[in-house]
Amino acid sequence: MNTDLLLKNIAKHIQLTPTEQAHFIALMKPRSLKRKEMMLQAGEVSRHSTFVTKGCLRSYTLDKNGYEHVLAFAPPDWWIADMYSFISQKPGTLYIEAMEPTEVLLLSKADQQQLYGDIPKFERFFRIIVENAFVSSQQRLLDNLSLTAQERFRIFCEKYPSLVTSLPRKQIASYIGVTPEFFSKMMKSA
Amino acid sequence: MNTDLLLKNIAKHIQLTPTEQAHFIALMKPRSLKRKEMMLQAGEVSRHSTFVTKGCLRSYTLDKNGYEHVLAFAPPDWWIADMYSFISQKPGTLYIEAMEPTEVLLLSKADQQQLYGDIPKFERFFRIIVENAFVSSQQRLLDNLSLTAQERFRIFCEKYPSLVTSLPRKQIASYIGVTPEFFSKMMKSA
DNA sequence: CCTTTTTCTTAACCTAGGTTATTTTTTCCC
DNA sequence: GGGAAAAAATAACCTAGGTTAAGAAAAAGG
Repeated sequence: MNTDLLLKNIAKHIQLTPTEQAHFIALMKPRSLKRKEMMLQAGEVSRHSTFVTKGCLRSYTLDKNGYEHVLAFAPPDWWIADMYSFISQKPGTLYIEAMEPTEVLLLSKADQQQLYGDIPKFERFFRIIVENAFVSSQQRLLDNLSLTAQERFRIFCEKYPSLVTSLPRKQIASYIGVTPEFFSKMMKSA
Repeated sequence: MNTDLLLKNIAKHIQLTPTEQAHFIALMKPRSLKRKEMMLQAGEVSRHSTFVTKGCLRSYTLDKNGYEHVLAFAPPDWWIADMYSFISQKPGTLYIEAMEPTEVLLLSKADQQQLYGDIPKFERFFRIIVENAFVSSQQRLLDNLSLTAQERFRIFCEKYPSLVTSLPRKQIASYIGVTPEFFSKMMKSA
């Protein structure tokens, strides 16, 4: 169970005592996923915050024509959830799937809430995490409104250099909002 | 100074004692804006969280062709900021403008930080606010990736019924991601 | 190492939405 | 209330990106 990565991730924003670290780590439950294994399906309630230690997850929706739209990738050192479902505890709309053999650490909703009360620093930690996620989401929205597919791809390359080489192109195409066919056309002419 | 609306906004997520309420209210500075007056320009540092009590603000960017892209509307009872600039205290990319005579209450970055330490409930409050904003932003992103302009407009109407009638159509067009000309064409055929 | 599945490419054709330009309507504000 | 400014409508034409279909290349996984 790779808790080093997790503790370093936390230490970027808050400082924990050894006791607090131990208490926190005791709450995290490890899980391994095979390639293509689903962590969460649309219609289910998201009951955990998920921290990735190895491999890669992706979250996506299915539209009414059955096409997938990638919302997020989660390589090691990232947190992921169906945030809507997690905070409301109602059935969500996202699928979360392992793109390769993946290892995660899970924190249950109940334990996370408890942690907020017991150690307020964790409320700060997750506030900061969500603030950053919100800023990224807004920036991506503006990029989708104002840039061409070509430019969005360039930004993707800058932001996730390691994913560009390791992920199937069709997944990147979906993330930046074009079809694999158009993505292919675009790559030829650039 | 309309602090009732603000206190009710806060009370949706946390419970404050009368003393805490008074302490908090003392930190809020009122400001009035005329129609078209700018609260924030791209390149400036966003130094406050802004709560709208009357009128309406909008945030937008300018792209390299000089076109505006509306990121958010803030009618009464909403919080708004250039979140990137506010959390990093670096120059931002957003313009925030009053669409009509508007009244706001400002909370400085320093006071907000102080408040997190003094009354941890406020850290909870802003965590929850940002979580909800993040969920909305992600949903809007997915809508932009998977729906037609027509469908995005329908969703806008459901979500902001009061804005549909009060805002200029070109602003709504910008928010849903189309030109005013196309918006006009779309409205004729529907 | 071989078979199955998935991914990638190509190409012809199509469409949602953009661009440019002009006119009409509405709103602002003195 | 009236002149200026902003918003809205219309129309002809344009293009980024989508669709369909089919074959080629690459991985996955036994």
